[in-house]
Amino acid sequence: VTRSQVPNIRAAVAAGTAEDFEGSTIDVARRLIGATLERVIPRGEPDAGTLVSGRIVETEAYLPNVDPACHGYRGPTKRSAPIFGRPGSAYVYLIYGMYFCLNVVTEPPGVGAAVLLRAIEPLAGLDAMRRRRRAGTPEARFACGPGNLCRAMAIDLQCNGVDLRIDPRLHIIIGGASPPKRIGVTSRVGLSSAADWPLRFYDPDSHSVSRPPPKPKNR
DNA sequence: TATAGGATTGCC
DNA sequence: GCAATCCTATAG
Repeated sequence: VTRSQVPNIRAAVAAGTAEDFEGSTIDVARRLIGATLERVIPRGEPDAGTLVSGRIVETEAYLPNVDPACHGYRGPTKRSAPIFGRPGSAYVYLIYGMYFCLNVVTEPPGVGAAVLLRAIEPLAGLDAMRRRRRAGTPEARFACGPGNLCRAMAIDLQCNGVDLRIDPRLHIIIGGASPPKRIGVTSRVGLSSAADWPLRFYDPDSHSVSRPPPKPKNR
C-alpha cells in the first residue's frame, strides 16, 4: 500500500463498500439489485461534468470456470482480460459493433467471472440521460437494457478496469441504497449456450427492467 | 488472413 | 422478422 492509496482506501471503508464485491458471483449479482450506480459524464461529451445516477434493477451472473457463456470461459483474451482483474473493477466490451456492456468483475484476481448490469432506474442527471437517448423515450426506459444503460450514462471502453468501489467517475454504492422487496430470477437474455441457467436477477416492482422474463423454449 | 457470429436494439 | 455495424475469436 502506497501513501497515495490511503485516501481511497479510507473512502472505500467509510462508504462501507470495501467488502461488498467479495463472495460468490451469484451473491454479488443479487446484492447489486437496489444498489446505486453513479457516473460523471466525462470531458468532451455533452453535459460533461454532470452526475448521472440510477438504482440498479437488473443483473446477470457470469460464473467462473463452468459457464460457457462467460467471456472468461476459455482464458484471457485481448477483449476479456479485464474480467480476470480485481473484484469490484469494471469490464466493458463492445457488442454488435454498436453498444457497450458494463460488467462488475467478481471472484479473486486471475479468475474470470462478472456480473452484467442490465438496467437502472434513473435517479439523477435525467436531462443528461434524456439527451443521449432517442427523442420521446420515457424516463423509465432511459437505461433499460445493457446497451441503453451504457448509452444513457456515456460508458465506453475508457471505463475498462476502473475500480467501481472508489472511482468518482464511475462508482457503485451497495450499502444503504433501496433494497428490493423481492428478487425475481429467470434465465439470462440472448444466449445460445447455457441458455436456461437461472442467473438473471431483477426487481419485479421496477418499471425499468429491460424485458419480461425469457419464455422457456419448447421441450 | 478469412469468416462466422455476438451478454443488443429498434424499426419494418 | 430483420438490419445495423464492427470487433473478436477461431479456424485455415
